[in-house]
Amino acid sequence: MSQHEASELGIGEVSRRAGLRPSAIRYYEALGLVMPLTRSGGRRVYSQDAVERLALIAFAKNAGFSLDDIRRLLDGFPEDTSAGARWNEMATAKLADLDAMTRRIDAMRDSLTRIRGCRCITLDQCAKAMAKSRCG
Amino acid sequence: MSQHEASELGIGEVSRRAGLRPSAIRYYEALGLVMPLTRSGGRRVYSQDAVERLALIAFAKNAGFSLDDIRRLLDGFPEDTSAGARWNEMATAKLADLDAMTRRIDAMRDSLTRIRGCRCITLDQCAKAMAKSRCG
DNA sequence: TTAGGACTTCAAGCCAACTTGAGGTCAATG
DNA sequence: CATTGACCTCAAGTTGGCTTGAAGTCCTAA
Repeated sequence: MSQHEASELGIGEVSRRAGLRPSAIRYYEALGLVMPLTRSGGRRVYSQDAVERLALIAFAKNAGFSLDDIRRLLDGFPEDTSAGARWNEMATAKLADLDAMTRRIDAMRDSLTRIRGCRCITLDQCAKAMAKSRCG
Repeated sequence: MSQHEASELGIGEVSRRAGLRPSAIRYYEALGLVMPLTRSGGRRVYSQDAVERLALIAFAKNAGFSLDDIRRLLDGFPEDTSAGARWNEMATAKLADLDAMTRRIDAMRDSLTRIRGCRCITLDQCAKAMAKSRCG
């Protein structure tokens, strides 16, 4: 319906193909993550590349990167740095973060497993025990 | 210096004992999590119980509960529900949440481990591959 | 007497990642 | 010619857990 040449897409078409709301795409643009090819009468005109860039962003988000991380991935390296090297560095750092999260979650799991067997009648009893750092 | 009877504490003393800022204690009060015993000339007066209640809150936060969860722990059960039963129910639910988080983190780890070995020269190549849901 | 310190209230700010809403433009269509 | 629909911008709202700041009260010590 809308696009005449399949290679020039409006934000609506891009949003459909990428599975995002137009507002999200504009937001990413404000952060410098995706830029339209040009503007026509004020409207953003994209190429297929934008859809691919958005797929990259989706992948990265899904892998645990923040939008700020993604900005660094795209713009935070010397221009001649290969994609592979960028991913390697960023992913290695993120994996360390995940390990920390896992340790945090394991600690929570321990606390929860212990407290699940609590025999206190009142929470005040419980609280008193915690203040002396027993119980839990 | 400040408190005459050791059993009546000002917010400053409570904050020191609990390791929290007074503003956090006021915030918890606004949420209904800790109440002062009374007020004296507008000032909050607490008993030692408040310090213990704050230790309970700290424990629960540390175990992964939100302040809203903690409110439910304190007020969201029939009055005659034992502390043990409350913890059991809440902790069981939270453990399920943690399992979900762990699965999420494991999925991220997989993505990161795969992408770490990426051989693409440019991110655009990479993006193209992702759009076809290969690579990664 | 005055300065200090501890306390009070209430509103607003911070972070992330968007969404929502108001108000406006523009082209195609009936 | 008027309406629809897709788009535009910019400001403000959302959630959670607080912190910060302004402006005021009150007591005590020098």
